Amino acid sequence: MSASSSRRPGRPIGGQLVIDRDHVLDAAERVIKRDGPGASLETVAIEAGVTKPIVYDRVGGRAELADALAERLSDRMLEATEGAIAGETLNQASLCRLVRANLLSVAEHRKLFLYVTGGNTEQTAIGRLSLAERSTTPLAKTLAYWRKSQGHDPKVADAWSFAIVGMLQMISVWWITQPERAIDEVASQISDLMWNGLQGPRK
Amino acid sequence: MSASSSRRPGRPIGGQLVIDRDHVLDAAERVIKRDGPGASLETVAIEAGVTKPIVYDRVGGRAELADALAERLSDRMLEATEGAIAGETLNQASLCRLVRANLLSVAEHRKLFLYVTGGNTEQTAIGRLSLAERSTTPLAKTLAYWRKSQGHDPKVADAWSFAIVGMLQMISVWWITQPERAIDEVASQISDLMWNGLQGPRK
DNA sequence: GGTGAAAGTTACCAGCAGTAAGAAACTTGG
DNA sequence: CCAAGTTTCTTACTGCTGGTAACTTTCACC
Repeated sequence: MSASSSRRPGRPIGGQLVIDRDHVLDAAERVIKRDGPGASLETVAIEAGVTKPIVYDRVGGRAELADALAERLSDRMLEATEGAIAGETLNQASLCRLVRANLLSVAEHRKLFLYVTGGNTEQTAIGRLSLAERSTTPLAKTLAYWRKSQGHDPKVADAWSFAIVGMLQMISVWWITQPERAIDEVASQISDLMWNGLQGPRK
Repeated sequence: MSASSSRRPGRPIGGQLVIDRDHVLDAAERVIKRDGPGASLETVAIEAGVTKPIVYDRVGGRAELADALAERLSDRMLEATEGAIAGETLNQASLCRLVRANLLSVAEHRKLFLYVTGGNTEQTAIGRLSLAERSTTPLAKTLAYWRKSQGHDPKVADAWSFAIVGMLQMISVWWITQPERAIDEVASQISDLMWNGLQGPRK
């Protein structure tokens, strides 16, 4: 699949080769899926059939790569989890399906998830937050709306959405290292905790 | 503070220099506090007044260093948070103080926290989990006991404690990047979510 | 056809984790 | 008292990675 060093230097011969940003990101995902997190940019470049400077031109350095992959992953996970509740109104059962879908999604993209949430050197915090934010922003909106509709203060939505995303992330990385743990049990337990928490105080 | 390259090779002249494991770890903390996460082992060695192989002899490689620092940090944070509730019975107010103490503790050890939770290359997941586990293990015990005393199923304790730790970690890293956010408000909101979640379903 | 922009690759640098080999002091056996 | 071995450290290296400068080839336009 990966072009060896057959290509000569200089501009390629027929127009431009269509190795755009998305091709590089696809290659990066394949490499991470194969080699695990800690995959090098060099390897990504080889897998994409180009050389390192192209990767830098298309997506940027390691931090930007992680950010771009985070965007893709969070989009995919949002889609999966939204499909799980399927427009249904928020209740405990749908919440449980959401948590379950989240766990399955993480398991499916296991190494990519670890690459994205894990360490890119230096400003890991920014990276992790930027991934989280892509999930929290819509979640916060939903939460605020829902809280208002229940006659509660919607101001908690920001903090709560980060808390929920953090909870899900930690549970995910915990669960994927505990293969014997039944997914339905974990999903049910976590959705219990979340649902009761979201409900607010028993009057 | 850091010994320059004045020391000659070979065994030092009066017995052995007392640069034990704890001295190296202390130096590592100083370096991380100064240079941020991503501090190199070389720098740690210089700060400790020794050279790299000594660091490898005393604490091991980068993963082991992160692990050792995680142990120290989690011990310190446990102490701080336990001091916040001070043996009082678990209720919403004490829970709020606990969250608040957690936030303050993270802010105090800001960069060390980022170093420990953030990226050491490769097996970040293991590292993060091992830090989390040092918090979840006692927490799970407390939770199980508390649930039983309330007549509920204590089986949820494992999953819930990981969820809570994940929630706290994410909220912490979010909060320390949002300096304008009032700590008391965040702590109150999060403890609300947690407390109501822990309480279980309104009958 | 010549000139500049476009699109690549090669070749390099600096920094880091981790390790092998060597040097000085202390210890022990004869 | 001295030689061999042990301890304790430094120097010097390897291999790899992120990132960049410089060079090479083709295209497009006048």
